[in-house]
Amino acid sequence: MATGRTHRPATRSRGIPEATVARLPLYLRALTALSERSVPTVSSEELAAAAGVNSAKLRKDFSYLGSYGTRGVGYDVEYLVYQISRELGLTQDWPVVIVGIGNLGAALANYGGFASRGFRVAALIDADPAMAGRPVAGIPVQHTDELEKIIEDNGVSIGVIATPAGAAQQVCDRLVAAGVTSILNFAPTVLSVPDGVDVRKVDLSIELQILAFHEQRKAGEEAEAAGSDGSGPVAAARQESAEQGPDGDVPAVMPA
Amino acid sequence: MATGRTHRPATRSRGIPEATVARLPLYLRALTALSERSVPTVSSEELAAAAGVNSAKLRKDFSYLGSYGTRGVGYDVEYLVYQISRELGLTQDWPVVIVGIGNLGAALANYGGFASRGFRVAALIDADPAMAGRPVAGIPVQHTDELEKIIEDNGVSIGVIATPAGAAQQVCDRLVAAGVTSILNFAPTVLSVPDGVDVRKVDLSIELQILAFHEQRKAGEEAEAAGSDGSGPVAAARQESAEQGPDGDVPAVMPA
DNA sequence: CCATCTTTGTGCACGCGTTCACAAAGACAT
DNA sequence: ATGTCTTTGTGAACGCGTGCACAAAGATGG
Repeated sequence: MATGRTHRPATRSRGIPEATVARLPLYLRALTALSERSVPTVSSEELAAAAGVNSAKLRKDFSYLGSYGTRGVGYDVEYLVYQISRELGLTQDWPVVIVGIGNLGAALANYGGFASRGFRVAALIDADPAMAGRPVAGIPVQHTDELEKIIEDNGVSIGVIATPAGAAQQVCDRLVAAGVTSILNFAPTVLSVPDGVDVRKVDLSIELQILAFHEQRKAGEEAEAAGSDGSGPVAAARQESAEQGPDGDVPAVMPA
Repeated sequence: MATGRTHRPATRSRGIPEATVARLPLYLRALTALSERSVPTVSSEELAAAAGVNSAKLRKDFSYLGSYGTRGVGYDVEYLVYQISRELGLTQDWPVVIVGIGNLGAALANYGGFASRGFRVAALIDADPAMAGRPVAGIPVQHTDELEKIIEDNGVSIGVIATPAGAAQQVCDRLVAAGVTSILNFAPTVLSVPDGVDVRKVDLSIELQILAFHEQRKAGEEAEAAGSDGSGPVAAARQESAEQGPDGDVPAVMPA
């Protein structure tokens, strides 16, 4: 998983553990695929394999939602799709705004995954006046000045931030002030929000760095197993890469 | 954090807990910002606030790297930047390939966060012959047929998959066969890989669904606290959103 | 109606991660 | 040199998440 988490710690929402909630979309995806192939029932073992998790974990996850399985048979695919959808709140319509229509914001606007499953892109917002009115993914971009009005008129409670890092906190504050209570943040910054507001973070740079760590470790172990020179390949340079460019800003939108 | 995780469970790599590794990039970012402002030292309390974590946790995290602090003073910013960079393997060059140059792939190619910190986009690969040769972010797109050769010639060990879901596993298999051992997956699928290969997942759709869950819960609690009508606002429809389009495919690349 | 077989639901134990709280260590002033 | 004050580094307790292993439940066949 490539993601950070800025959540109220350990809030077992209505008895459903956070870890379980995070897996429900995974199960739902696998179940939807089965549903399309008209598979009527599925065992915990099969479904777990499809979702890439342990079958006992899956059964325990489902037990938090209630007892929807039949012993000796398995789970009814259609019924489970419905139950999970309902639990996740996907049976209702969620208007979403995307702020910051640079490369990434535009890609998100075009992303099919948003449209499906109850999420609807209600508006695209950018600080660049030149962008205003220009359609992206068939939706005209609106100027930041309209942000509050857009949020209120459309009853938006979920906002996506795809601005450069410098603008993210400002945008976040305005979104929250206007009534947004859930934020998906793609900007490489730590956002601070009042209690009651959820923030989830997607940070490409961080994911790569984590991979690099493990990659380096693999290379080190390998060399150690082979040559076994005390210093290993991790001797490299000493104090030479101190300075580095500013943090990877998202494409370009809004003045900081 | 918006990210899934497909990791070998609880592998404490060289004594450094996985949870700590995931926070190191966060600390590094905060430290880099301090470094640019020429701040010489920082206390665990200050740095923890900047990174949005508990100060005790931060100190324990650093203790896994060694004792780099001075009691009564704090941590030397420059030194810590260097130590963390080295630990994460960012003092060396990591060539990366991006496979699937649709909207998302193109946005990733343009993303500044890749270029900084030792990551270099070595090649862009797409299955569409019409894309071949066309430059994206200044780099010419190459055809999938060249994949193996590109990986080997450039010594690539990290691959980014931004193809539609249907093509992801195939691409993954080819990357792994060619020598890639770390994968960042943006396609909405569970990838299966042999032992020794790390996969990190970034799934926009899943992040939104998790937000929706909490959003729904907030709305439910609110209504319960106010009106307290047994059914609440979560009565809605019953069994009507069973069918749904196929899963949100990433833009478009490669035939499935 | 009974026996057998499959699969769920869960009690239990274990380990990781987080946090508190404090002793040790060093800076700094006198 | 000594005392005070700040801040680190960590011991210990707690809670969450995971996975094993098994009993209960129900289907299925005779």
